[in-house]
Amino acid sequence: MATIRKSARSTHPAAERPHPDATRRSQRSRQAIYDAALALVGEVGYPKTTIEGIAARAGVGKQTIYRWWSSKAEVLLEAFLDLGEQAVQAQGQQEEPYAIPDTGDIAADLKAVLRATVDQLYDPKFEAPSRALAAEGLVNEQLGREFVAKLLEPSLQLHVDRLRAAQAAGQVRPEIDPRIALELFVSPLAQRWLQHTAPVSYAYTDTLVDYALYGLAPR
Amino acid sequence: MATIRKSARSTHPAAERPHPDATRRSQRSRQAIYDAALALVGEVGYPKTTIEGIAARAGVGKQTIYRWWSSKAEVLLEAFLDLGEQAVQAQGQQEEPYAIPDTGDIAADLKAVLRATVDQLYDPKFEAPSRALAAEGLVNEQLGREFVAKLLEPSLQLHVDRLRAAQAAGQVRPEIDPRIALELFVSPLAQRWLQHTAPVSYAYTDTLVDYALYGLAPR
Amino acid sequence: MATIRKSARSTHPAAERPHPDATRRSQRSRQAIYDAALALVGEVGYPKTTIEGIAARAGVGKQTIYRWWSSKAEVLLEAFLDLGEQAVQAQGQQEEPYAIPDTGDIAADLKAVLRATVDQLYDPKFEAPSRALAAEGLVNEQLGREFVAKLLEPSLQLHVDRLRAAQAAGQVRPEIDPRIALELFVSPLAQRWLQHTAPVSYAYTDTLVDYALYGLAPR
Amino acid sequence: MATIRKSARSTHPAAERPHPDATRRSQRSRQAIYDAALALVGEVGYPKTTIEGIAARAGVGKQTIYRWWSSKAEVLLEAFLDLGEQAVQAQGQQEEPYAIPDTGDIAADLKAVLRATVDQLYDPKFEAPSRALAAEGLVNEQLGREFVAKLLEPSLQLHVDRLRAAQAAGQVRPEIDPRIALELFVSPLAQRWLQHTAPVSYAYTDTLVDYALYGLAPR
DNA sequence: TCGTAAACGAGACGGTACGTCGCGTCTTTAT
DNA sequence: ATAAAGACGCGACGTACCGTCTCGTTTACGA
Repeated sequence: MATIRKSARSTHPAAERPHPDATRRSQRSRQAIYDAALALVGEVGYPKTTIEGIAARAGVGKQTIYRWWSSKAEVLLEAFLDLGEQAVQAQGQQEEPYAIPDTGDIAADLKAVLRATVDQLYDPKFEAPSRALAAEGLVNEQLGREFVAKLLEPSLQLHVDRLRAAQAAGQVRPEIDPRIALELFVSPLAQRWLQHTAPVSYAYTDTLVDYALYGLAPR
Repeated sequence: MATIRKSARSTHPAAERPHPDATRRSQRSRQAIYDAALALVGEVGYPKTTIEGIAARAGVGKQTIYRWWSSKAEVLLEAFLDLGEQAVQAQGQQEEPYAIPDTGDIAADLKAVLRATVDQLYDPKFEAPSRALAAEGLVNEQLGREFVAKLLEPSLQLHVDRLRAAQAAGQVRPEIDPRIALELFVSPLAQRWLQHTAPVSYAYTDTLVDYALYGLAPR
Repeated sequence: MATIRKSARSTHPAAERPHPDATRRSQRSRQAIYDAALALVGEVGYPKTTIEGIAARAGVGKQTIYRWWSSKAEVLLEAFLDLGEQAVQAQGQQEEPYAIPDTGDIAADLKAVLRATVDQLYDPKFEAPSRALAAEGLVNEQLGREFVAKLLEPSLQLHVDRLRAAQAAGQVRPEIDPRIALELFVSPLAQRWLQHTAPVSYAYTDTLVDYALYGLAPR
Repeated sequence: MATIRKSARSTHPAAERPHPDATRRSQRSRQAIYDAALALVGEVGYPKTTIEGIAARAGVGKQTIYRWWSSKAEVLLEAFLDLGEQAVQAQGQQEEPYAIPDTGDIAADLKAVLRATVDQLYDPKFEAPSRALAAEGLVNEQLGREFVAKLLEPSLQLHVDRLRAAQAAGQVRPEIDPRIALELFVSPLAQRWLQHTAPVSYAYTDTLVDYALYGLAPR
């Protein structure tokens, strides 16, 4: 089940890019490529990570990479997604893999989630590849959209869900659009982290939640 | 006069990087390099813009580029800054080149500024180089900080100023930190534009201002 | 019958290279490979003829080629030999397929044979593969010996035979070694053709025969 | 003088192939490439000699080879020609570098020259590159003609000269065409060596001269 | 006013990586 | 068991740029 669903998910449907026969694909090579890509990005950085280097480290021919991916960014994106899937599988098979806790106190819940997000953003395993992918996405719109759809939006959707619950509980005004609302606290954090515009601390994220919930104008 | 002042301003002080005699520098070449860099980024995109290409297009030896800059990102950053300066000079010699209008209505003023920002973000002359520089900055921290300091912060400071004025006028709570507050509406816009996470419209930016000022929680 | 004899003849005995069961070999594939190899050498030249290309054109798996031959030169050599056999079979079933005519006039007979040889050398069907095989043979001694033994020597032997007959008829000195003698007119032609050292004409080959028979020194 | 003439000779005139500025060419790299090419052909054989290998062994970028030559065959041809020139220069600056001796006895002189030729053909330094170039020339007509014009014909011309002297001395019939006549003894030797059609010995080349001078027919 | 030292254009050079092609091996599915 | 199909590890191809390094040639300064 889980296995089947996974292989169905992570194997590219033939429609996406014209692939050779995916059923004969070497899973050993694929995993080795993922590992090598993530390791190299972590060790030498994205710009110095080369397809040739990935192939060499994975013990794989270059053509095996070019056969299944169209750029090193695509490789890294899939490797990173795979990493996430494996992390999920490793920590148990809960039905709802990720969700924002709902203690009834929207402010507290959001602050907790943002603090966890900060931790993740500065986790070395996570930081190098996600910065690299984000950077590539800025300039390569196709990849950018893939990055957003596969990595960013699923996580943002959790915020939407929690905000809707808060609306139902009367803690957020009903006319508020949750998809926009979440950006009030998520985007500032994202920008500080991505662009180093200013330091990030728990105090900062807590403040963001407060400002967003209660606004800037006198009440 | 203008020429002299300009060259004094935008030439790096000798301390920053060990330069040859800057007084003998060819302004013709410098300008040709700026023009070529901006043109190429616009025409073929940042990744396909090469130093060799810039040199060829500018009719300049490669060494002339390597003598004065350390990477194509540095070239583009200076070229882009220079473009801004020239735009400023072209539109007149006002003392305070940029400032957010203060009509007394903070909401209206912010909405107007954000709408203007949207227009600028999607101006083709502006978009390609600034995306490219932003992308490079994500992965290259040194350049990222330069990008933020020279391009982003000056513009954010204007928001800080306007918010302080609003605080003085009692339209924004006094305990609010303006440097954080501005991110409530600026960062969401920046993220949507940079990462294509969602479309950007005047309605959207107006909404951002409203949410930010009055918060999400019932009043 | 014919088929069986043929396959027995042109299939390598198991001792030469360790073959799989030759009795189960697909004659369809074999012929398709021969046709493809000859066609490709004629169309794109020997260096651009590849095993992959032959397999694709023959509608055959690469392994089917590697199973039965050890190099593209071997394939071509066999294909070329097969072509010769088919030509022989096509033009009738005489017992002695080739022999130099013996009209009693050794000079006339040799001139006639050399003219026929010239025609064959510049026959497009013949030229491309035999040049290619000769070239490969220069550098690959094993193949060179095979080429000589299977293609060149049988034809030279006919000259030996005819020269011996001329010796019996008193038209050639008895102490002459026919195997060396034939080279006086065959090798110059071969070299002009192979190495483009000079043009080849009937007048030229006639002259060769005259010079060879009567020598350079005054009589 | 000698130096000037040499550099004028071995630098390609701009007409031959569209070269970059030949005056700025690195003679160090050129010589290193020649040395590497000849060494590799001798050590691993022509087919396993690669441009990449030559570049690596010469301590040179691949582009430096591609800038000045169009194929490994061209490199080897020039290297081989250069080797010859250096050999000539090394053994003294005689005006007439090569000529067939003229003792008055044409048979003896030709036998001596052919014996020397045999020695040269089986000299390891000479054999590998010249076989390789000959082989390439069979299949690549352009290179073949270059090979013939630059290496073969000059040497054949010496035979023409000696035969003309013999004609003047009445040792060769006046109506004989020396350019054809020389092939009677040169081509058979060439073919035996190139194609391994039969072994080569001094006795064999002596016989060739005798047969060629006095013919096959009874006198 | 004229050297003269710099910056300059041009581009050759040693390299690295690119993306492609073909090799020879191996595995899978079908006949 | 042979065959078609083709994925795989591998190595070389020929190209594009990198950043460094000469080369003359301007060019602007200070003697």
